[in-house]
Amino acid sequence: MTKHAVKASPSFATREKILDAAEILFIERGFAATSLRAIASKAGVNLAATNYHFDSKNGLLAAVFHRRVAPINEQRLSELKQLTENDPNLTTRKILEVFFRPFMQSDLYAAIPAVIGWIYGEPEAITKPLLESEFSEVAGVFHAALTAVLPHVSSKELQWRIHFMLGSLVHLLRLNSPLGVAPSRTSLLEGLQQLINFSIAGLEQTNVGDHDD
Amino acid sequence: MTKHAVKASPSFATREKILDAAEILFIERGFAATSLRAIASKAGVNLAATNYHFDSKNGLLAAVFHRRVAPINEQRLSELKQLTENDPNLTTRKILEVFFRPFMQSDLYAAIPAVIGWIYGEPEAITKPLLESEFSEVAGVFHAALTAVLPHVSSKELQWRIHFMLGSLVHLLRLNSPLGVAPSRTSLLEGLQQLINFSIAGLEQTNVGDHDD
DNA sequence: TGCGTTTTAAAACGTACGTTTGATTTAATT
DNA sequence: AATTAAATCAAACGTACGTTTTAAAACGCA
Repeated sequence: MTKHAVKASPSFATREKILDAAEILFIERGFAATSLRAIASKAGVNLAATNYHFDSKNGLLAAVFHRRVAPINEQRLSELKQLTENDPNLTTRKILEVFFRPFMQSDLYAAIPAVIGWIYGEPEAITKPLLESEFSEVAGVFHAALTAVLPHVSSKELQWRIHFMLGSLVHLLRLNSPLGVAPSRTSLLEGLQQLINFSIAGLEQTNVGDHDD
Repeated sequence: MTKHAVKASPSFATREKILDAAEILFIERGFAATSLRAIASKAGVNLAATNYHFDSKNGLLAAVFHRRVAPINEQRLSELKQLTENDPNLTTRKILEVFFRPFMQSDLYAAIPAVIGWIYGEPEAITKPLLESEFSEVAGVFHAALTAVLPHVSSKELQWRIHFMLGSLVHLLRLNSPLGVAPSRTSLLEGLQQLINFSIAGLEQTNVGDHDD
């Protein structure tokens, strides 16, 4: 397969090197504890290049996050659309598999799990605008899809259950987060399978008669 | 009820004021982004008092965390011991209720949810030793108790499910975390009830026949 | 080749940080 | 009341931070 020679702007390589270095250090140390000097040093570029390409440290943060999150959300939206349009009998499992699939294909997006896990650890003042702008659309669409397959669950109840599912996901991604230290790919895949089963049980809650004493 | 007049050491009030201020600021801004100057200022004490009483910023971190976590773990251990010794037919629900009870009584320990939620957001390099020293005993005891009521679930499977339950808990606590901005107590209680049901379903997974297509 | 723009580079800007010092005040003990 | 220890204080330590400045180099295009 002959790749189109990407007509890289001369600065493209520098931009990417900064993003790669920043991503790793943010995950390892957190945003506030990571200096632009450490990033520039790890990237092998001049310190001033960080502000030249991203305006500020916060601009770099947004770029690091967006680079990883945008493609997985596009994939999720397109796959879910195809599913709801073509599959006559949806299930909770099918919807969840679409939602979690980007994390299972992370040979394509190797750093995604770590980035997602990391950003959820940062203080609200930093994450709130980012999470809102990146995830609000996906959140709405998947909530609607799950409502369709769980019509007997109230909207409020469903919100709680989705909230717990997301918490489990973030916890799983954080467990596998140390990027430079080889995130165990197999344990992530195993965890995602476990998480799907755990989440289906929690979302549907077909248990009965547990409340005896 | 006549309180015994606590013969407070002269520095006791200062220590507590520092812990209170640090706790709030750590939760709001994170550890790295919070300066000792901001803490001293909010506490109304001299800057040098922070290092005098806690040796270093890391020492203060450990003290903030330990102050909240130690009593809830003592309570959990003692209640679980009483339960396993006296109740002939344990259930998953009873065990989880003991585990989550400290968060439901947080009129006693008002800041606990926010502190737990906050610490799980910090980078591993900071949290790892703290979590290990504070939680390892409780983790082992509750894992054993759940093994007893779920004998058909393998130890590895159970570890995953407990992991997801803890992730859901942390996510819930973080949702309610902004301490100074009045954490909604009722929504926390409601969330904990939802979490118990979600976790029971996930731990037991009595669902069947979901895997059709 | 030459010109205008984009990108890199070195150095310094002012500010804020965690920590330490040494003197002073407060409390407890004799 | 005298002596010792504990606690507070103002001030400064050296270091590291995000950002800006100014100039040189690399590039795209005529």
